[in-house]
Amino acid sequence: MTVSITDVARAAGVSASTVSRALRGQPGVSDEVRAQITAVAAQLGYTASRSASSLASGRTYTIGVVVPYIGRWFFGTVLDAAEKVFSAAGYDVLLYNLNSPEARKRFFTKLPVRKRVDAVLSLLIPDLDEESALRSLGVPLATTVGGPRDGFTVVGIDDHSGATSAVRHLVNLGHRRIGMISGASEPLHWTTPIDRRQAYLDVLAEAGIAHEPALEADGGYTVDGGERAMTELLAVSRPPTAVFAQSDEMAMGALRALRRHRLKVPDDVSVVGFDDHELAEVIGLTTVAQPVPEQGAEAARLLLRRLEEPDAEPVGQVRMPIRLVLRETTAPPSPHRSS
Amino acid sequence: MTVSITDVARAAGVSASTVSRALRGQPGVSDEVRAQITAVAAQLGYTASRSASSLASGRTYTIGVVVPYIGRWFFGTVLDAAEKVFSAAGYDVLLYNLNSPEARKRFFTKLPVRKRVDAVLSLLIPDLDEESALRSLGVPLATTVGGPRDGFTVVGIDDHSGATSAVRHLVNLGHRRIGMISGASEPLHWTTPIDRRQAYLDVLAEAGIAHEPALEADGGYTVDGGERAMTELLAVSRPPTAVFAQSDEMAMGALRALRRHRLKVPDDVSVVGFDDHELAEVIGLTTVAQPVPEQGAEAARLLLRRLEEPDAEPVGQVRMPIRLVLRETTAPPSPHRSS
DNA sequence: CTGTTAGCGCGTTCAT
DNA sequence: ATGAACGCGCTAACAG
Repeated sequence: MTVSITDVARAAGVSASTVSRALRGQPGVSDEVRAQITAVAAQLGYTASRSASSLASGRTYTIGVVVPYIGRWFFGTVLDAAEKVFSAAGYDVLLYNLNSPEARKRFFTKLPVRKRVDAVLSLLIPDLDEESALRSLGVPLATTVGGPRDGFTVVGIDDHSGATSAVRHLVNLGHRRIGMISGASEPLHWTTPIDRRQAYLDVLAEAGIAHEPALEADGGYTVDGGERAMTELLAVSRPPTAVFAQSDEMAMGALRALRRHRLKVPDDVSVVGFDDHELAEVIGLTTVAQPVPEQGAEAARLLLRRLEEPDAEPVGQVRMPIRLVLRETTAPPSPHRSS
Repeated sequence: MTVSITDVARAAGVSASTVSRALRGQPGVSDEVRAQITAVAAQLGYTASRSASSLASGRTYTIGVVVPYIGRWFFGTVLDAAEKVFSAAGYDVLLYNLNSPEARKRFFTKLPVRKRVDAVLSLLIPDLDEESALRSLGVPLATTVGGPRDGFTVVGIDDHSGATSAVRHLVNLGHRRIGMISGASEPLHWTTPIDRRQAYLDVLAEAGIAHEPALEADGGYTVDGGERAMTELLAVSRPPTAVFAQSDEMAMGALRALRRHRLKVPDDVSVVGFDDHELAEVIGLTTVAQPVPEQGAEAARLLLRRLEEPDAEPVGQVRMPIRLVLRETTAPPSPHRSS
């Protein structure tokens, strides 16, 4: 039925070991024999069984990638870029989509990647237990978000400085009542929302603006959540004239809420997002751009390097550049609304 | 180092086969022995090596999923839903992201899934050669787009009727000059753009409107392409008063082009999309909604059923319902512009 | 109900 | 440069 290495060996008139060596480009095979074997293998449509070869060699040539939710643009884009790097290097990708607490728990207790992968790239932030579960795999690890963590190569951005530039932009335009839509509800070990919030607080303080807790609302990193959060912010006694959303998706939700309230953007309310989502430009959203595919690609490359050069000192953390992109959702506050 | 089945067997004072049987829930093991083995295995942190077990059993408990481009919302969403079904059933997902001609070619010539998966779900439309390459794997196959194909379970929508409702909507509003932004440039075996275009032609004919080739433009299924296509359509001598975009992403590009031309939507030009993209509602885009995650989940379920009941007659094709969602980008043509 | 015996298909010695 | 023998960790068939 399926053609095995001995079939090729027989057809080529050599031994199985020679076929193995020839096909993997190892030395110790004469050029003519190698060419012959390659031809026979191609003709028979032979592919080595990954199961058998990894059982024999210990190498799986497979990378486990853990994602919190593929459907979200950010993760899809990172994954896309990372997969490209892995597959170009001859590695397969085993995908684990942990978008529910059950899926997440099942993954970390059963650890189906054990003995199945050469390395793990996690796009979700593991908590302390999950972190040590991953470490117990004994393979190189990488993450694309959050702060530095033991044993992991972390590729990310400087959230604080990104958020700083967003909020400062609003301050510079003359806004004094600046709201924030955050996404802090989730795991505690995720520093991103914390850093971005801290930047918000820091810029307000630096501008001499008193912080009002009522101007903060949680949008849970979704469009719908952003809409709800904006609605909340519009319900306070003196609503903000500008809003910093910690993600573009929440910013888009905010825009929808504003439209429903018949408020003009940016005339009545300015909005800044974070990410530079693929559709941010379509909408004309001012935002903080981060290099999303680049982060995935870089994390993948660093992981592969750790596999290829096990003895080299692993890279602990990489910070990618961010930049503010000015578009059409921010403007100075209109005179009759500013304080 | 890593704990194997014999370690567990020794620690539990039984043979390896008993451990194997006990852990896989097979009959022929007394309850007490099974409980004992389970406990020992848990304590040792034992997980069976997938490589070894699939080599021995022939089953891999892995599904290969082929995607043209994960970053695109549609595919990300389908994949998300499918993965959920697979992992809940105890299957792992091997992901192949074929977003470049080279990646695609490499995949279909080397077929890295050979002997590695129990089934394949392809979200891209294979051409005839690719189709037979997949069939040569000898495993159940499924697709989530396109027409029926031999040996594949196809889960999709009725593209013709979806597009019909979109174009008819424009006709009913009173439009006579209706443009189309298509995405036909890619593989020939993909029936979606063909069906949607045919519907466009049919509705025009049925309404007694002459077809003008100049009112069709290619948007390549991307936002940028949609923008270029719309720009082309605006450059013809008598531009359309309404446009049917074959995907929401192209419709969004069209909206951007219209805004750059200072044209009002829907006052000057109406736009209908196709898909009901996550952000379509944010933008207020009128569109044809298709059940995206449902298609992925259903395809996954049908594939698993074929694995579990190999003798049952496989389902050939499933058509999911579509519906027109009216929002804010369509309206009757304004008097001074309509013909 | 349990243990023994054989492979699954390859990579890897060690000879030659 | 090539082949023979062994083992990776597990499951399956056969005994008992």
